[in-house]
Amino acid sequence: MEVRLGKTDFIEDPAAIERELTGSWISAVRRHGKFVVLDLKSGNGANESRTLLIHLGMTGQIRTCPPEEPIAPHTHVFVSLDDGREMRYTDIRRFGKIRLLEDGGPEDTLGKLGLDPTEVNEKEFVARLATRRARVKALLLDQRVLRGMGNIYTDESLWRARIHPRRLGANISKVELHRLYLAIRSVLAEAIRLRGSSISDYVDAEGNRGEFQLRHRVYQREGKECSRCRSVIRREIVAGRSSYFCPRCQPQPRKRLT
DNA sequence: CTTACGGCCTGGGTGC
DNA sequence: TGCACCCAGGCCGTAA
Repeated sequence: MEVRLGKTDFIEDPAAIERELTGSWISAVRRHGKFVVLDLKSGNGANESRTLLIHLGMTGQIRTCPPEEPIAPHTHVFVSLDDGREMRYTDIRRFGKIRLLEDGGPEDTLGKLGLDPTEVNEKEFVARLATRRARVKALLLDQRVLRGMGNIYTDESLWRARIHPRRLGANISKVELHRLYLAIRSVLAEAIRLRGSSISDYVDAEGNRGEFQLRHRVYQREGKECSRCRSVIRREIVAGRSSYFCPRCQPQPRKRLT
């Protein structure tokens, strides 16, 4: 691989990226929570393990294309691959992050993350929430509790499970937690199958838009009817985030905490 | 320790 | 035409 960089203020150590990627191979591409993980193998046969972490933030895109393809605005990383294609990182807002982990270095970024919601079993899931007095919305967004959930899938899951985002973890019944567990798994499975939610400009590595936004029941649907009960969808700030919910399907917790 | 909250980063969209 | 403002996700500092 060969690397060219544009703006680098979202890259932890740009010099290290240039140095370590050049001449290396990508031996695997994985996902860990919201991180795209590229496992690197050096071309000279040395055996040190280096890993490239890419967080797309809100507007980050990783694409591969022929090198002669016109360069989209806000493209800041160009990697020439040995098969002739070019891998490009584009990020309008630069809320994304790129970081190189060297050889067993401090693995704090990934090590602090919670369980993968697509793999966690119900018992572990319940244990993670039922002992907490924070709002369920904050807990689901907390990457140390579960890794990978963002605002969209949190709201959609809470709607499916009929749980108000302001409920406290410890106040949610086992029956409700069971519903939430199933809701999260079904929402994520469906969203992955439909290649994600293209609200503004999200695309996958081939440039395809996702289609899960067509299935959103609450997210960005303030003022529209709930498809289950016809009440009007509301938006409130919960845990510092816009939160969309149905006030009838997802009843307010008794205690008012504003 | 846990929880809540405000501020910061950036730039497209919106509304005046 | 210009411009102030909002908002997004993650993270950090601070306070209770």
